[in-house]
Amino acid sequence: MEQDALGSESLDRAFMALADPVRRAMVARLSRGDATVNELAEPFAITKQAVSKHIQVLEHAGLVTRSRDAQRRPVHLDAAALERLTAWIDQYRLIAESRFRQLDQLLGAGVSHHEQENTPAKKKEELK
Amino acid sequence: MEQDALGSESLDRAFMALADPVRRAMVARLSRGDATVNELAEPFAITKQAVSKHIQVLEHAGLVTRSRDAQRRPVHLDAAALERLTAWIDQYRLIAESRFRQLDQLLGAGVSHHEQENTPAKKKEELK
DNA sequence: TCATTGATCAACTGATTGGTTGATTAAGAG
DNA sequence: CTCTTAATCAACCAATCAGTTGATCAATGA
Repeated sequence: MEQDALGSESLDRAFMALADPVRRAMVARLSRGDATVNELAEPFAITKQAVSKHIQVLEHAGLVTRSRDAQRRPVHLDAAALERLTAWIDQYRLIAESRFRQLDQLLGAGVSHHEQENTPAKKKEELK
Repeated sequence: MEQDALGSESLDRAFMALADPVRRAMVARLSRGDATVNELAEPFAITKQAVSKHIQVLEHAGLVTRSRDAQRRPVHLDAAALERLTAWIDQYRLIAESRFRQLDQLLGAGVSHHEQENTPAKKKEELK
């Protein structure tokens, strides 16, 4: 049932990585081209060690990769990893939206209600 | 600075809310219909207080809403909030992908004049 | 060789989080 | 009224995290 082809921990790290404005700004910067730690550190008032940690978080989350070019370690954004995240979210968003449309048809047009509906049947599953 | 029309803190909370397997399972469950705290707690081996906190996290992140039905407080998934997240990710994913395609063409032409690219010798990476 | 630059490692601190137990509110049902 | 159910509040604890300073590594250039 779980089509988590990319493991729960991987999603943990990916979403956690994006749950920080500094790292999101880095993603935004990297979308325009590879950059080094120092270049990524410039806009922020934090030490380079902190920036290095942020990049390690992004790397461990699979969102960026790194290569070596002399002393420099350019950081590269992995667009495919971003796509995997949107795929996970859309999976459930589309289910919810289609369910909402079904309900809207059942209630008939013109009935403006607040969005609450009950599940037709309670499925009590036990998995621990 | 931030061109986030949604506010940085809102994105912080939304991504952070999804960076937890319990809360993601709740989102998956809620995509199939509204549910109460107790219903959401069933699959997990944690107390209902902990589940209540998880739901508060989702609610504070704007991913779910709640209403009142007698004693029950059904939780409702907000599909529009999920869409805002995918929109944020796609914004940068598409930039990165278009840049990747541009670079791919320039490699065929020979000379790169891209101002932001630091690694002219970059070549295609393997797709996963 | 030595100095410089880019980047990381190690240890520490303060703040935050996830979970618990126990008490409490709110709304019915008897 | 009391009793039960649903859910939250409050206090607390262990674990984790963001950021710092200081030392170290790796590659290059003098």
